[in-house]
Amino acid sequence: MYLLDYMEYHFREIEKKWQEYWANNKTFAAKNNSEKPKYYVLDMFPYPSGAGLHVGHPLGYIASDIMARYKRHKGFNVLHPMGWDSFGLPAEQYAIQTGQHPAITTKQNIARYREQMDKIGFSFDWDREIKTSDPEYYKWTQWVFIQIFNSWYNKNSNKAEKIETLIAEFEKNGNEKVNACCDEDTKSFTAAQWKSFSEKEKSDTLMQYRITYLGEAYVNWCPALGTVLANDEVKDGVSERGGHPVERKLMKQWSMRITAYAQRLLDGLDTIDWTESLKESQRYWIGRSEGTSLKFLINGSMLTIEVFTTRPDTVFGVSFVTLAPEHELVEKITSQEQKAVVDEYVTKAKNRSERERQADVNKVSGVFTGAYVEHPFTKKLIEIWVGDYVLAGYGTGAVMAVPAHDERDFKFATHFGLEKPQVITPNTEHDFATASWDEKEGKLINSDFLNGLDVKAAIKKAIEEIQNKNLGKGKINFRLRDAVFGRQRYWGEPIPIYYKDGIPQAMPENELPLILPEVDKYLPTEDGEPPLARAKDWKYKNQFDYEWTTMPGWAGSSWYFLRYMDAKNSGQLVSKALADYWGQVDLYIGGSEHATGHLLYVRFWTKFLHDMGHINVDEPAKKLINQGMIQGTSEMIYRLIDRNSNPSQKNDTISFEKDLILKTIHVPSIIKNIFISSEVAKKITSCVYKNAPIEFTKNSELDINSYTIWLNTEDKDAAFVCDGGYWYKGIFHAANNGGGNIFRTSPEVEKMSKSKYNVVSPDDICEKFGADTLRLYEMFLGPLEQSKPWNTNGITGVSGFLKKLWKLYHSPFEGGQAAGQGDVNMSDAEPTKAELKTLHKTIKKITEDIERFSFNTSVSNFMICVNELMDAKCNKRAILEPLLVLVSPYAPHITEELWNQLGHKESIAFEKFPEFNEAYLVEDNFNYPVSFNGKTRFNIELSATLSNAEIEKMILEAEQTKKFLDGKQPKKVIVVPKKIVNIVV
RNA sequence: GCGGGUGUGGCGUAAUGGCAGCCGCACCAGACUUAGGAUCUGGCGCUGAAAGGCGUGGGGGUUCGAGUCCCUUCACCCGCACCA
Repeated sequence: MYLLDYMEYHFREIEKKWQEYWANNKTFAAKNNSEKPKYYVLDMFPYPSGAGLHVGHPLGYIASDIMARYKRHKGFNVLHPMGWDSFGLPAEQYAIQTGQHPAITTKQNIARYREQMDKIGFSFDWDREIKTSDPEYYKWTQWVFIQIFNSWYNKNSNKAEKIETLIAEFEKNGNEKVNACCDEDTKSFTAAQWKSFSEKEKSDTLMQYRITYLGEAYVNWCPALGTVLANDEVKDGVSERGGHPVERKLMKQWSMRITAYAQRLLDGLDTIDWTESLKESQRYWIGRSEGTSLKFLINGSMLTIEVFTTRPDTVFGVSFVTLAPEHELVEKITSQEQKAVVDEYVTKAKNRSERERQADVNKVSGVFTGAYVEHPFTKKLIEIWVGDYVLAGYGTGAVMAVPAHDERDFKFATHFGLEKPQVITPNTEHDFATASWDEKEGKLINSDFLNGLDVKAAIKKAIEEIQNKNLGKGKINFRLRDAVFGRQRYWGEPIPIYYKDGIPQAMPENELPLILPEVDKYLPTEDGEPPLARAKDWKYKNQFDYEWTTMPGWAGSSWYFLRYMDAKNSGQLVSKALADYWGQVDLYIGGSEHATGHLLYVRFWTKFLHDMGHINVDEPAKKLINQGMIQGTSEMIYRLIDRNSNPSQKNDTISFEKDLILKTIHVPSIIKNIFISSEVAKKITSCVYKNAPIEFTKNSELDINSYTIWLNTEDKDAAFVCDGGYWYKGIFHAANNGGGNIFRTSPEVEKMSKSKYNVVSPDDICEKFGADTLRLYEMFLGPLEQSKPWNTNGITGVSGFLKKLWKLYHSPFEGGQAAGQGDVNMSDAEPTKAELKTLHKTIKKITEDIERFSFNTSVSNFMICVNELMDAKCNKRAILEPLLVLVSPYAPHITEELWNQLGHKESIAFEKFPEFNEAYLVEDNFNYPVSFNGKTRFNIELSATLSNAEIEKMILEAEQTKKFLDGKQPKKVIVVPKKIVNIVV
């Protein structure tokens, strides 16, 4: 036993040793000055939750770490940092419940995450660690806010500019010539008027132009959380975190004019290598549509209703106009007779929660206002309706309804019996009685000057006419809304604004950070003000109230990739030199759930900072990969609901059919709680199931004893029915008609979560198999992007591979001798041709695999390589040293140890990655598969140097060929050198 | 409904248009062992005694040759959803 000890692979000691070595030597600290080319690989910012990491979290981190380590071997100066998105709702909710300051729980959670990450052996540069809740960090988040506050978007230069340039223009020319992204209701004024404005008026006017502004907007208000939420934080009408109902509410809020960047956010997508689905999500979210505005004069009034339409070609098919319930004209135009119904409808529609509204998408509702507009071309009178299918926030909040050519208008018209004039003849059969024709194809009819044109030409012509007659103009609309930025919460960055005479003022930059004050409770005040209103004596210069809302979770993460470049700079967000050196993130890895939140905001802020000249790049990440989600495998346990309610389970028995035989198990009726093994439960109707903790099951077999101990008191007195009897208090009572005593649970794939008792922690895997095994195994599970359930069934294969790798270096193969320390056994002899071929084949594959992020196939290739070298009893240093470098990005601990044992003093981390040499793969012969009509029949070994004609000749002369030709003449012979020969008969 | 993706052994998966199923798990047989959740050897798509036949969700096409390309259809997963 002792003699064999050198063969043992003691991963616990090895991993601890090298993790300490890397930390003590700062092995992975990125250099800010380097001759080497740079490579920046970043993981999406984790939020340190109280639950700790589960095995799904490291998947992306392992992939990015492999990339980081690989690039170091390839001679790059690698930036691979990690930090914490540490402001956020969960810590605050916990604080509200327990009174514990969120800073304390956050600190504990970060420590736990850090500890877990350290065990996996990531090559992060921890000197650059950042936390968004750290004043040293959020000072710069506040600084960016002030930059955005002090900017306006100039459509002429198509970028953000300093607000001073706008003020100068106002002083010179008023706003007549200003072409800016600003509020819709901005009034025009002259230079003289501007100069006569009061402070307040000037502030209010500028507010309509600032890129972050205080404005009234419909927001997603979540009463349960007591805060507003961004659109991407609302899913199916409820809050993404916690699932609380959300309603629309008009509130004064700090917002970000992200809509100014809509077109650039759209265009930028074509310049970055992100997944198509992610780009599509963003394109859809931005939602660009080209169309025209069109004014309808309200009959008997000077007012007009402006609509936005992408189908001006259908203007002669308009049969009514619909306003959103929130539309400001509704109140003004409603007739006396209709007032009561309209008021009722509007009130009801406004009060409906987002969820109700979404649930009723297919229910048609609306009311007639009693008012009419004139058709702009025919002058015919058209009814004005109110309908909640028209959204207040999109376009103008009003539509011209063309029931024959718009599905939604069709439904509305059908429901209320309104006319559906057809103006397009489709190019295929279509029944206008049952559905609208929405396709942009066909010929125009009944449309005056548009008659005979096809749709595309008609759209063009209609816009021309509308513009000629001054009825409206061509316009591009975006679905993207400005992002609400203020949160009525405590645990976030304070917004660096104070109010002087009701006028919001940005704090001077040199007074930042504005520290988050202490409060007595993390709840709103009695008056409904945000928690920060509770802070005692918290006033700017002791006299001016600060802004009481805080920034949303996405503020800190919208620019963090820049801070890692220069994490300790106290004078600047990032120095220009370092921002230029590190540039873009080369590889960004994270979950697809950030598609329309973080990933849109970070692009927005990056473009803004670029406009202001702080950085040179205008997209944060060149390449982005979404790692798949690792789901959990839950184990469900069945329980009999009420044994007396089911006729078949009476008289102390449980009966079910198995293999066509009715089986009966007697369980005394004194036992009330009965669990049923899954295969039995499936044959009984009266069962419910719940999650059993997975640690009590193995291959879906339940450890009844451990589970019983874990159960609460009442359930401890339970019977566990198997198909051959039942367990009760540790004793098995066999039924007399055979069957087994194994109690099974039923596996089910679902999200990994504490409440489902299916969480697997990486710590457990590291403890049992080691970090290198965890790393390899997570990669081995399948392609990185694919979602998959966690399942440890295959882990022994990977752990066996590492043992075998270890053994390869320690086996006393012939010709070897002790080398370096440990018991490695090496030979300096020339490697054989076969050994070199194995090595170079592997170099080629691994290089290709990493370059295309195919980490799962690498693991297979390592296995093949080690199997071959083991069979060859290879102990050549010239083979085994490069092999370690190949494996080291994947399994860094074992390779460091072996590298060290081979006598090297330095870490393996910066060893040159082996170069592939084609020469070693060249073979003298090739074993040609010979196929007939595409079907392989036999193989024949031929010299690799033969010409196609020679190959064809030799194949046709071969004995087997004659057999398969069976006397027939070959029509054609296809020879693909070193691939295949195909004979067509 | 729209958008994106995935369908290959018992399972996870692999295959620049060129011998489908590499590698691993599970399983079967054997060796070494007091023992095996250790290690090693061999087998393992389905069917068939064998020769062979059949096989990448279904149907069609391009090609000497298709898991791979094209069309069509079905199923499942993810995202979005009254955006005029």
